[in-house]
Formats: sequence, structure tokens, C-alpha cells
Amino acid sequence: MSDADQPTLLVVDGHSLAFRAFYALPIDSFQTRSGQHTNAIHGFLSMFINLLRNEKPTHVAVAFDISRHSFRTREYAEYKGTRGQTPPEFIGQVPLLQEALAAMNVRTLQKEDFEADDILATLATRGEAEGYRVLVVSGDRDTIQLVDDKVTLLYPNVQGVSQLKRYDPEAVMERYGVRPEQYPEIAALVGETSDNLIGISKVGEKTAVKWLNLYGSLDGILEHAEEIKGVVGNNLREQKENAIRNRRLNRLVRDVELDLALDELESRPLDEQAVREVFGKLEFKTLLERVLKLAAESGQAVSPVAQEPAAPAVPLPVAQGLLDEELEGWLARQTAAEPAGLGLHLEIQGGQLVGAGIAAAGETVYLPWQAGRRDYAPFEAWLASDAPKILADAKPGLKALSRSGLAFDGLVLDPLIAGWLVRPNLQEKTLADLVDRYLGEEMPVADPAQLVPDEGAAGPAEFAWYALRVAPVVLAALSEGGRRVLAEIEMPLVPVLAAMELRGVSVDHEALAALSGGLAERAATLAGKAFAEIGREVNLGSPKQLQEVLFDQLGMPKTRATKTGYSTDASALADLQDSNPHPFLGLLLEHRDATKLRQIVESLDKSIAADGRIHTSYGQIGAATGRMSSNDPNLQNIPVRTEEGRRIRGAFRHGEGFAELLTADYSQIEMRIMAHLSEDPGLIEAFNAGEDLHRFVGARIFGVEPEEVSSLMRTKVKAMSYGLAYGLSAFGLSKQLRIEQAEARQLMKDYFERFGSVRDYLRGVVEQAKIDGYTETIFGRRRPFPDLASPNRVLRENAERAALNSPIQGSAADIIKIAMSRVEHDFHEGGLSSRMLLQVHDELIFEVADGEQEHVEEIVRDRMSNAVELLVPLDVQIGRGADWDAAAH
DNA sequence: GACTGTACGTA
DNA sequence: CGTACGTACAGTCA
Repeated sequence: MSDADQPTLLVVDGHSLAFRAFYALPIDSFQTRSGQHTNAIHGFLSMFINLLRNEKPTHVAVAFDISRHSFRTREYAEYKGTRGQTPPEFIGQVPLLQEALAAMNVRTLQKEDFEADDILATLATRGEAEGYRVLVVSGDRDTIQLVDDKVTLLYPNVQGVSQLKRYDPEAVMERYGVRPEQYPEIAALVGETSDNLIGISKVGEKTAVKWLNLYGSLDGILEHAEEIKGVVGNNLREQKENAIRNRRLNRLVRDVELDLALDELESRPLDEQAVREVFGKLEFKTLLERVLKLAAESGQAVSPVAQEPAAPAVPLPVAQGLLDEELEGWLARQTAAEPAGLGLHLEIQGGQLVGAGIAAAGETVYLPWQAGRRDYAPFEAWLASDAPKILADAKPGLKALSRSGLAFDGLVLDPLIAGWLVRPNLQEKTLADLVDRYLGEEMPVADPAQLVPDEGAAGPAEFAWYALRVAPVVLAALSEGGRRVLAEIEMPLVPVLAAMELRGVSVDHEALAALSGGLAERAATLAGKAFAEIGREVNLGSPKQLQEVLFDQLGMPKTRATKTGYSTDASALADLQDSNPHPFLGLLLEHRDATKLRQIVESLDKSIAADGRIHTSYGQIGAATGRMSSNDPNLQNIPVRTEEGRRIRGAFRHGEGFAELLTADYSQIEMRIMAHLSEDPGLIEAFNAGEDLHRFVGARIFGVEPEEVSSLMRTKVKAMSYGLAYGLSAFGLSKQLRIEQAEARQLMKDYFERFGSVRDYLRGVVEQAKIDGYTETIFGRRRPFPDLASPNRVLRENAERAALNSPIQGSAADIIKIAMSRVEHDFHEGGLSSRMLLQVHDELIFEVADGEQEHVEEIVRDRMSNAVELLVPLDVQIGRGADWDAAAH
């Protein structure tokens, strides 16, 4: 860095950043024992410490607003008038934050009659003049005007305050299309809702940028106002006073009298005693570690190679090797000292255990493990005991232990699962991601692309150490409900899934091979016929080539537009078949069917392991709603709707030593959850009546007796009911049922007239989510929806539908997970040989041993139906048979 | 080889 | 202009 010797001035808008943090972090999770809220303080300090570490400023100041009043509110009483009451939970945090900053010897500034941003503007202006590199940190867009070659703005992204985006002049230009000093002129034209500054009607960012680029400045635009045509031109002429006033108000004051010299902002060592006191009072354990570590680092002489952001905030204790009694004593001591659990990492090679790292408060041990060695008996006993253990990505570890013949118990926390519950959308996928996010440290991870093992990479002891340290921070970020879901649903499920994956499901290779042969032959025949129809050979799997055939050669009307042309998907082809019947279309569809099935069959066949079984992996942290996913191969999308597809299911058999397969599925669980959550009397009655649901609903809607509901009526009602939970529109319904939109609209209207609480509930979910920023399942699993506040309509409406669906799909996921853990446990308790093999969202598949049929059915039905008590019964359908198809009911 | 887009299987 | 996934293939870029 050429400007390494240039002093850096860091100026922060304390109010706006703390306020952002307040809304970004769950308020429930940051509270002292005495009930003081600390989320804003924690979020601010975490960000601030990162800034100090990464930017190494030589001079620092944090500015605050004194009150909501300033010269701007005197000049224009409505300024910021739309802002509601500041939440009382926030107000109390500001003085504490200032106290913490004082202890860190960071200067805080405020000035009567001015806003924090004016102080930033003044300091930035003076800093620049005196030769500093200036970093402005603010969550207020007005500060964009301060950016220039020497002044960089760090602006928090939507998520919160942990990620700051750097705005230099180029970045401003890229984002807003104008130079930084022009930005306030844009804002003046467009207006700023959050400041209650009304702009020119119908003028948005695009128009404003266009004008600015045309006339150079706001003054230029106003001078040429007469030339601007159309409604916007009129609006500009009529409302130009707005723009002039806005520009006056959004101009930051660069010469506030501050009565201090920049020298006085020079970074000073913190007052360790005071920091310990304040941070202790706030119960910030990790932040204290981080801030003290930072102080220790910067206290040292400046290192010429200052390229180590990787240093952990707490020095990594050296791993020691222990054996026999020493090991036993150590484990006992450390377990007693760390009631929340010890960190554990299992080193696995070829699916077998080869070593383990264990971490306690100040020490770690590493044990190379070999089957049959007695030295590690205390380790094995500890693994098998219920001594609490914290293990990241536990499932593969549990599988390896099982393969190595070791018992395991006491898994209290998988930090990756906890992290997923905090942020189910953009989740942290590895321990290193978690450490980065929650500890602000870079974990040295081996690069898999590197052939030579990386000396500096974290080993098992380090992994355990990081798992242990990140655990409390992730837990603190979870809501109370989230911690309950973690402890009562997700953690008990981990060993259950590990066991299911190890078991696998028996699949008949011969049956698949026969299917595959037949399908390949059929595909070839169909392709030949299709080619004959068009007089040439094309790749039927290429949408691009199909487009040429359909739209150029055969001259068919254009279908739905895609990014790369026009759609050739099944529904588009069906539409074409209606309007322009052609044998090629039917042949193409049949060919797609055959090749798709053949792909599935062949990939399944390839997945059959040496034991004749397919072992899928379940993704416990995959789906944002709380569902699991299945991969390698995906056994949750095995065909069932067509005769041909069901023959694939027929290849899934019970294994040697078992009598049959049993399938158990929840019938209409999502509708039942809707009935429960909406408390709709009609729906509740429908389920309690025990009658066919769609028939019952159809009778209500069409005003006929249940036995008079025709199959067409039932189909429509069924589509309507299912669509509800997805946010289906009249347009979508009409499309799906191939009926007129008017009829679809009428159907929805009739539906909601009879089942009004359902509509109220669905509306309420979205409204509440807009207030909270997240939705919640019956059990307290949360999913955030930042896009609900997006100005982009597509993004926002997508988020609305997802938000509507999440509590329903998520609650169903919670329920079956609870049932799974209970069933597994009770099979074990009951000494049954029968076992659970697969889960397909609302269905469980078991392998049943001879003589256990009735017992299994009884346990399964009971645990599934009673996983939770709702306002409506949970009905479970059970079927048995030699294969998966035959076991369907 | 890595990535994107399209298409399609399930709940 | 219906949610949630995983996978396969074609096509495109390096």
C-alpha cells in the first residue's frame, strides 16, 4: 500500500448504525439477566471492532444525534415527520453504547441543533483538507454527497450492519449513475420518504438521472424546466419548490463548530479496567475477548507484514495428546467445567474414524484413533456417555462412529444447524462460514484444490475449538422459539437421519435394468417417428433446436418468452397442440416422458451400493422452510403419478430378513395446519366430519349435497384448496384448470365466502411478516423475508407468497420431524427389528420384520397422529406391501 | 471444467 | 401471475 503511512480518519454515525443493528438482530436474544436490551449495542460494537481491525484507523470519532430536533426541523416542521415513535427498547441502549465507547477511549461527539451526519460532514471535510484518508460510516444516504477521491463511504447493506458496502466515486457512479456530489440533487427531485421529503410527482431515480445527465445540475434542470415535455415536465414546473427545499435540507453542513482539533481524535489505548466493567455489565463475553485481542494486537509495534486478519481473537491453545487415566481425568474435569458441552471434531477417512479433537475452555486435545487400541477407552466411554458435546456437521461424524463400532450420545449442539435456524435462507454452510460471521475471524481452512497439505490449515483440535467458541454466539442470535426448535426437533433428529442413511433401502437391480431397456427402446422409436414428421434429425433434448423446429420450420405461434427464446415446456406444448395440432408435438412429449424416466432409472441403478441398497443423504439444513432435502440420489422425487413411474417404485423392495415395506403418510397435513392456524370453523368442521375433504368443501361452495359433488367440481375445489397455501392467483388457477379467469375468480370468491377465516389468516400472515420481517411456524421456527420491503414488485410479491406458505410448509416439516424422532426412539425401546428407512416430506417408509406388523403399525400411527395437538385430527394413512408401489394405499 | 438456463420429478 | 427442493442436459464461457 502506497498510502500506508497516510493517517486514516474513521467517522461513524452512531445513531443510524445502532438503529440498523437494532432491527437486524433479534431483540429477544440480546438481553442481560436484568432484562436490559443490548441488541443495538452488540451489533454496533461487533461492526465497530471489525472496522478497527480491518481498517486500522489512526483517528476515530463516533457522532450521535442529540434529539430529533435540529435546524432542519425548525426550517421545515415536517422533516422526518413520518418517523414513528422510537422504540423504547432502543432509546435505553444509546447511553450504554456511549459508555462502552468511552471505555474504549473512542471520542463521541454531538452538537445541539445538528444531526450526526453534519458532524461527519464537518470532520470529513477537515480531515481531507489536512491530508487524511477518510472513512465515513453511516446508514443515511445523504452522506453519499461526501464521497470523493479521499473520502469513502461504508454503507450497511439491507441485512444489517455486519456487511458494509464501500462507496468510492466509482461505486456511487455504478450504483446510482451519477457522481457523488450529484446524488443529493437526485434525492431532491425524487424525494426521500424516510425523511418525509416529498419530491416531484412521477419522477423516479431514472428520470432524475436522465435530467441530470442532460442539464448537469439541479439548477440547470430548473432553468430548462420549460423544455421538459409531458406530465413530468408539468409536475416539475408546479412542484419545483419541493426540489429546492429538499436540496436545501439534504445539504450536509460541513462547518459545524466543533471546538476540537483532529489530533484529539487520535486512537488511544483502551481502558482495560473500564472495558471489562462495561462489557461485563452488558454480558458481552465474546465481544470482550475480541476487543481485548484487538487492543493487544495494535499495541504491538507495527509489523511490516501486516497481512493477518486470520489471527483468532482468542489464542488457540496447543493441542496435547493424552492417554488412559490422564485422558479420563481431563475429560471428567473439563466436562464439569463446561456444562454447555465440550467441542468435538471427528477426523474421518474412508468413512471410518481416524482421529478426534476435543476442545475445552483453555485447552484442546488431539487423539489419533485406531480400532482395538485400549489407550483411548476413556475417550470411547466419553463418546458413549451423555456428557454434552458440541459437534459441527455432526451427521457424517455419527455415521463414521457407527461404522467404526463406537456408540455415541450427548450431542447437544451442531452449530451449523443452529446457524441455519438463525438464517435459513442464506445460510452459513461450513464451520468456517460461521466463525467468520459470528466471531468475525477467518478460520484457516485447507484448500481442497491444493495437492500439498496446507501446514497452516486447521486440524481436528482447531475445528473442535472453533465449534466450542462459536456455539454460544450462534445460540445468542437465535430466538427463544428457535432454541426450542433446535433442542426439541433438530438435534434429536440428527442421529435418526444418520441411522436411516446407513440403513439405505433395498432396490432390485434386475427390475431397474429391465425398465431401462424398455424405456430406451421406446425413446428411440418415438424419436424416429418424430424425425419422420419433420423430415430431419434434431436433438430432442435441446430447447434451442426445438425452437427452430416449432417456430421457424413449422411456423407455430410463439409461446411464453424465456430468457433465451420461447418456452418448449410441457404446458407450452400442450397449448400448441390445442391451437395447432401436429403429430410432432405428441411424439415429442412422449419422448420426453420416456427419456426422463430412463434417466431416473439409470441414475438410481448407478446408486445401488455393494449391499444392494441405495443410501441417500438427507440435507437437514437445506430447505428454508424447515423441510429436509434428499440427495445422492434424491429419493424424494421418485415418480408416482404415472403407471410407468410407479413401476420404478416397484423396484424398491424390503430387504433380506424383512417381511414387507410399510408406508405411512399424513393426509392433507398442510390443509389441516391451515385449518388449525386460521381457526376457520368451516374447515375445522370439514376435518372433524371425517368426510372426503374436497367433497365436503365442494358441497359448501357449490351449494349441493356432498354426494352431488361431481368429479369436475371436486377437481376444481381440490386445485383451489391446494393452491391457497401457495398464494395462488385467479390467473394461476384458471391456467391450471384451463378455465376462464372469470370462472376462477368466481370460484375463489365463493370459496372465501364460505371459508373467510382462511383468507383472513393468509392476509394476516403477510401483514405480520411485513411488521416482523419474518414468519414463524407453530413451533417457533423463523424464516426472515427481507424482500417483503423491496420496492421491486416482482421481488416483493414473490416474498409475499413464500411468506404465506412458510408457516404451513414449515409446521408440517416440524411435525413429521417430531414424529420421526419418537418413532425411532420407540422402535428402539420396544426392541423391534423393524426400522425407518425414508422420509418424503409427509410420508415415512419402513422395513418391517416378520411378526412385528401390528406393533409397528400401532407405534407409527400413534406417534405420527399425536406428534402435536391441533384443532383438527391428524389423519395417517398406512399401507403395506412387498415393494414401495404395493405398499401405497 | 464451471457456470447458466431450461425442463421436470416429488411433496 | 403457485411454495419447497435436486438432477440432467444443452449451451456457453474460459
